[in-house]
Amino acid sequence: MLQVGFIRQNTELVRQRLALKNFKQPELVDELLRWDDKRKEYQHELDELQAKINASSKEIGQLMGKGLKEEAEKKKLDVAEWKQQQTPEKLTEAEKNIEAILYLLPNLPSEKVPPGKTPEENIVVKEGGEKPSLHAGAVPHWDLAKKYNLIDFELGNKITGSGFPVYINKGAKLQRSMIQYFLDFNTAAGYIEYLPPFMVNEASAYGTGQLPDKEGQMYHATEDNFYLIPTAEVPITNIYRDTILKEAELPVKITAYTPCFRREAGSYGKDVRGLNRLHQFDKVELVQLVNPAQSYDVLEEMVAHVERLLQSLELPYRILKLCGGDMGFTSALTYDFEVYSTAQQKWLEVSSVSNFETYQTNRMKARYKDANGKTQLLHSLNGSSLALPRILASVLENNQTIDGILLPKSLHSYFGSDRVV
RNA sequence: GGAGAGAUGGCAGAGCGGUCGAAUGCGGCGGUCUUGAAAACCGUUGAAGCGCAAGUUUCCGGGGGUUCGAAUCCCUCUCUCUCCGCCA
Repeated sequence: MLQVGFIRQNTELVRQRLALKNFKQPELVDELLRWDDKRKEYQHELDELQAKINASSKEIGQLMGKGLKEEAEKKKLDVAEWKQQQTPEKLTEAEKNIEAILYLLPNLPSEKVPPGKTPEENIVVKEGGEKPSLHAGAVPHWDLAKKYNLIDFELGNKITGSGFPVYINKGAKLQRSMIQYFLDFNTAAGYIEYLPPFMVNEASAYGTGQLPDKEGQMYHATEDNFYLIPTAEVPITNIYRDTILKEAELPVKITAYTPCFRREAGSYGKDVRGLNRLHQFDKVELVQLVNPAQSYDVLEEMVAHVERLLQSLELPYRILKLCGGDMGFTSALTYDFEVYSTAQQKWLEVSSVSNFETYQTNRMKARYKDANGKTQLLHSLNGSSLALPRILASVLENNQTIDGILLPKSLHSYFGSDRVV
């Protein structure tokens, strides 16, 4: 979350940036500062009172030690009176209100973020790869999946519900092959592989910003108060919650494969066909924790990394820089990657790479000691490399032939063949 | 799931309800010594809020309570360990 001190010193800037993100409650900024003023005032009052009480308590102890019981009793009366004056409730109220507002304020978009409110206003930064020209009668992946028995959506409906596909035979193997390939690709670039828990506690969900903003979007195991992770970002970024790193330990680079679970409440009907939108899907994620001075260079580096991975899959892709209104709550700058699904004739988002600056690390208290020995917040970044279902969909669709499905070279050795079927 | 033990500073580990933000050891940092290193010795070494500063407040797993005063007593939650049961 944002830091009150920063908001106080850069109030106008904060207002402008929130507007760029299409934030609807700008009055919260003033409200926050008012509560912070009160907080300081109450804190000061309480400190002084408490100092008096502490001093007297010490004296009482000494008087008792000398056997001066009556004087001690007198002091006790003083203390009792001061305690009446204490109003810690007011301080607690101010602190609670400050926290509540901070949770409502999204991250500020960086100065590089283009203005805009809708996805149409995102900027296409780059296009690459070639859209294949498919044979007449080319079909979407859900038809291919059925024809070659790669994925069974109906079976998933039976076992669990819609949005939980069952991968079968070559379909299952291709999924596994790609996970393996993506992880190898990432570790070759210096990322350390982790296999984290797929459920997290409340503190972790708050740490990366899923709570309270996306409460209804996660599956919640209420008995134990655990959440199924919507992305590996949550468990692996939280590895460094409440941690102070040495500067020499930076940058921290982590990659992890996990399934991801999303309720996708409210998104029924549209774009949910086949693998386009699921409640459970596989993803390989990248996370970096870095020195703030380098975070935007690192962001570009991560974008380049994901781009190379897409290129190696020989898919037509484009890179978007998201406008203020389309960015996530916690992000300061986001690039989205989309691949072109030729059979569906539309772009599918397969990766999102973001710099969160200190928004997550402030919540998580993920810090480092700088050259002067001062403790500072790190910058956190993450990106998908990659989300599996839509990659699988476009690999199937873009490589279909009349009598089978071919594979890009990079997957041959992983899959053990140059074609799916 | 049942029974018991525990949670203290980077780690280990003390701590009669008052002078404890906390002994001691290790580790870290600085220094003396040394050609250099090791050893030895000396010093230093948690976090956060307010304040120009002096200073002051808070933090001994989380929350609540008793008390003039709590790391120390009580309640509660969470977690860890040991034994038993169950089990991949």
